[in-house]
Amino acid sequence: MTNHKIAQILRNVASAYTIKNQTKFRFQIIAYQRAADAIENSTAEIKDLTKEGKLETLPGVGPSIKSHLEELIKTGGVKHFNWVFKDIPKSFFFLLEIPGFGPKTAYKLVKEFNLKNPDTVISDLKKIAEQGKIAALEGFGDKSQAEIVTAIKDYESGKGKTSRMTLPYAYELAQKLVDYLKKSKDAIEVYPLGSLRRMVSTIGDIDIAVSTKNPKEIIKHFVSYPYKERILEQGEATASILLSSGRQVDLMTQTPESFGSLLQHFTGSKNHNVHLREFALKKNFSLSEHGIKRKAKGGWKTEEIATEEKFYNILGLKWIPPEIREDTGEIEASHRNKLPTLIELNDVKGDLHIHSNFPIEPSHDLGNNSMEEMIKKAVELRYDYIGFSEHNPSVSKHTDDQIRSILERRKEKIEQIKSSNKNIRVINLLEVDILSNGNLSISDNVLDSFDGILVSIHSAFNTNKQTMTKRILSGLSHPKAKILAHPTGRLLGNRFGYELDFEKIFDFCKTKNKALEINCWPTRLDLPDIIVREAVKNGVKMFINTDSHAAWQMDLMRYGVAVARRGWAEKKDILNTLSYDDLFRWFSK
DNA sequence: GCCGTTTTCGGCCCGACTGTTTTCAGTCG
Repeated sequence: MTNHKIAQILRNVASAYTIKNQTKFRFQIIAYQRAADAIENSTAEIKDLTKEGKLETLPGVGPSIKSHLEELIKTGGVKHFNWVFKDIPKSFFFLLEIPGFGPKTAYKLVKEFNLKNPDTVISDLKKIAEQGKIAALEGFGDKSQAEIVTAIKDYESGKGKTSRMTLPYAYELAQKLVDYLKKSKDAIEVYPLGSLRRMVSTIGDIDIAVSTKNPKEIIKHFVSYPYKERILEQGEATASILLSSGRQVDLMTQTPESFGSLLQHFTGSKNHNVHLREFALKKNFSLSEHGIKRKAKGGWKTEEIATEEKFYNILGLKWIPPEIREDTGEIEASHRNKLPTLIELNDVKGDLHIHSNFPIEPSHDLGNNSMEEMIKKAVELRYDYIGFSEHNPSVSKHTDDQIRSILERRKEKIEQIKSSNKNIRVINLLEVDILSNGNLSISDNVLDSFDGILVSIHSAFNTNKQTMTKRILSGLSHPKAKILAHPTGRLLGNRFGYELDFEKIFDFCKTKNKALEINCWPTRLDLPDIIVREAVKNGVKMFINTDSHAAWQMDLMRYGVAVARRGWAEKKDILNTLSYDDLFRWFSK
């Protein structure tokens, strides 16, 4: 059962409570919604957290929801939920999937028109709306009836259900909108915020904030964006549009004097903001995107906040980096002045997962650029060192002697490159497959000439946790094996990673001087941020590598750094922040 | 149902927008 599915079930519980008795269950409704948010946003699978007994680490999951989740994972159902869902037609929950339908609207329509069939409820309702039968109901009218038809049509055509974007894609999309908005003379500052600013590994929709003294003009300009499909909302200070691609873009405006409050509000996460506002309330402050209200004699007094730093400082907090605003302890850490000094892109001194086009005749893909071209790019990035780590030569197509001969030629090439490039150090590495039996795909004796090797899984993913963990530890135990590349094997939007016993892997890395990779490839971003955080807590060292197959891809480093930051990693946790000499010493250990 | 500068009891974020309404309910983020 996926996190998305589990979150949906919890939201259904909240919706069912709303129908049963909104007043009586008011706080249960909030609690279930909050837990659903946390589960939807969690990069760890609930299934795994349940097995590991770590469900309580999710904000909003307490003893009661925890035991319900355990029951759900174990048996596929929950007795208590069945009681909450009793007497509510299944079709009700199907209607909730349509944007704009909340529990009140959905239930009223299901009851009024006796829509009991979950398979046809949506098309049935569309017909009823098209026949003009809804406008007559109390609380509805012509406009809401037309909106129902539009929403269902959007839903049926798959709009809004498009899968989440990779970070670079979302960045490009946001940049186009930022450039467009900046064309308005009334735009003072324009920033993409929301999950994009927090650098979440996948992005749902685009949020943009504009600082302006003339919000009306900005809104007018925004809703005239040439690539919009239609306007979803348009008010005095905010607006939303749907792009032809099915992506939603939300815009918020604020005056320059209060822009700090908007930056804070619109960056989120939602759970971070809720927690921050509860924290503030106890200090007699009330927070919003407009500023900070202070309890004073004769009511509340609002103060405008121009910068985000000031916003946090007034609450007695240090500014919190956007990447860790997920309500996982950052507010408490800030309050105790115990925030981590997160690693920065500038701390990175080299990239050790680089595939050049050297004709190594590999089992997997070869790079597109020469070693010289990759080095040129590394120099541009002001790196101190670069590590070449092509895949090992294909084993099925070569004899041992042929492999040895290819690798010798490659070593000569690297030696030649070393002597002609004095301004950057070159490290001789190789990416080697770990076979399903735990052996490395090429034999021991040819590995001696390398400074180190990266090991990784590229086949036989479908195996259980114990077997895969054993397989990986077996591969990593080779004395030259120093880095486990893209450790979970996940491909975002495509396949889940294989399950691993990370406690064992962490132990092994620490005692045997091995490291885990944070792979920057946009659909990998592997290790996932939540596991990075566990690694940091356990004192396990990591590399951030781009896995570049072309020179331009070395720019993807910032996405891996973002993953590290989201995992609360500091410079000391990441080995490719070391000087060349220190790094080489680590490789020799 | 969750959770903690003080609180293991007694609180629980805040506001924009829309549509159907003469003052508000529902939804969303």
